[in-house]
Amino acid sequence: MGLNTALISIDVVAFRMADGQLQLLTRKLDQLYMLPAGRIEPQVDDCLDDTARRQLATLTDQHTAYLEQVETIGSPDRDSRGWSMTVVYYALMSHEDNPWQSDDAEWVTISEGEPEVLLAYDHKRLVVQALERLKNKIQYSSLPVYLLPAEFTLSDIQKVFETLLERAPPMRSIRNRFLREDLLIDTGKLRRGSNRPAALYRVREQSPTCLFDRLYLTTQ
Amino acid sequence: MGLNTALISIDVVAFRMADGQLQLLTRKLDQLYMLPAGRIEPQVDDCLDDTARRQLATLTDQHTAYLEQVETIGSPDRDSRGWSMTVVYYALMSHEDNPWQSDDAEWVTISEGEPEVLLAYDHKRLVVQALERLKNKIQYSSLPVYLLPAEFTLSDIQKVFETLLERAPPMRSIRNRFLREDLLIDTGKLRRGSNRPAALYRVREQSPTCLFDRLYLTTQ
DNA sequence: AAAATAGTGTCTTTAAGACACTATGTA
DNA sequence: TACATAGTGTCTTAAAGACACTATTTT
Repeated sequence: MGLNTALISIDVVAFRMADGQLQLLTRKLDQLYMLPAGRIEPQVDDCLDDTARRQLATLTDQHTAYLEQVETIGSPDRDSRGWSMTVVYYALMSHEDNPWQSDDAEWVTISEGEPEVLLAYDHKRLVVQALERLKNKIQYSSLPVYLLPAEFTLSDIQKVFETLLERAPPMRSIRNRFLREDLLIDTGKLRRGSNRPAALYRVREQSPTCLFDRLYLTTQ
Repeated sequence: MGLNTALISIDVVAFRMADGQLQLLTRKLDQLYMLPAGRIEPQVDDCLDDTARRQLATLTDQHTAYLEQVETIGSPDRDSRGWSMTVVYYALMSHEDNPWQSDDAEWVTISEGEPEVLLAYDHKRLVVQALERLKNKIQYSSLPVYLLPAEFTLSDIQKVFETLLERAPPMRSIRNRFLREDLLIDTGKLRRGSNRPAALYRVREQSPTCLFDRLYLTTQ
């Protein structure tokens, strides 16, 4: 006797930042945009995280810097075939230049809290829920760094806040918080522009996601 | 086509405080202690919360003051019949004197973070996970009040911390935090003992769970 | 009066916020 | 030199923590 997974799916809301915009990974099939989603494969998956990562892997081989379960929802109305349930995940990755991507993969911009295209099924709702969690959690954790490339400046962290919340804590506060713990390593390199160069940092290897003991007030 | 729920269960970790101890609601069958758990009933349940509440209702008619999903786990090893998954909830209720209780319902004391009896299956692990979440969340929310009776004193809140974390924030801090927002109402009544009477408060009707913007430091 | 717990006053500490200031690059 | 952005110094603010003090009851 096995698990009938017909009406259980694992849906993944994968975010990245590109050109100061928040984007969402979708699969586009016949003009229909949907989240990467699928069923548990008992032969392959050892846990639900595995299933989630497998969904992402069908669309891109980009590294998922952070993966977290949001919530499991179930109801009689989600699917016309009857009661169905979904385990919703969100994933954070950085914008890489030339990762492999499936032909039907498409990054959709999120503006003002909503994806710019119509999503199939109740996927918009799942995105909104995941985004809610993300917007909340960046305010007391090191999550912002998982939306950035391997090397980044402290202003990049500030930009993550601006993009997601429309306002950011002052640089003073970001610097104090992120440089206090030894969470980041100064690479010694600089990013140059038409101004004073900025120090490039990277996350210390194997440093776990850091949880701070306060929220920023300026972003409330 | 319906949902085969054979290997999906909803498990509930229900906590209460009794005599300064944290207790866990179990079902005892043939000397075996287990969590209230069961399957989705598509005809009856409109969402997973409904399923969770239904599990509790089979054991007691006590009011569940707070219910929250912890995590959904799945793996090939949990059940000898194959891949199975569980949506884990935790519930908070107050210790009432004479609620209806099923014959097989039994409240088990949790000491030093573990239930005092052996639990069936992987239920001990689920309890530990739920407790982890609870211990964390009381430090930045109004959750402690949901483990207390309808009317309680501010020292009762402190006792919740002591019971769950072995240390508590100073009364000064608890008073400042819980009385700042208008979360509590002074009932005007007093609890008398062999000492100065303490003011009894109750939670303002329909006041949502309150999230504060800092953690206590003394409980870290 | 003694014991016990409730509750206040007030100073310290910590980390965030405001904001002016300096630093270092490019055009 | 003007500009733009990076980064610092330092004072203020908000809420927690420490701790001594007062308050109110029972025995």
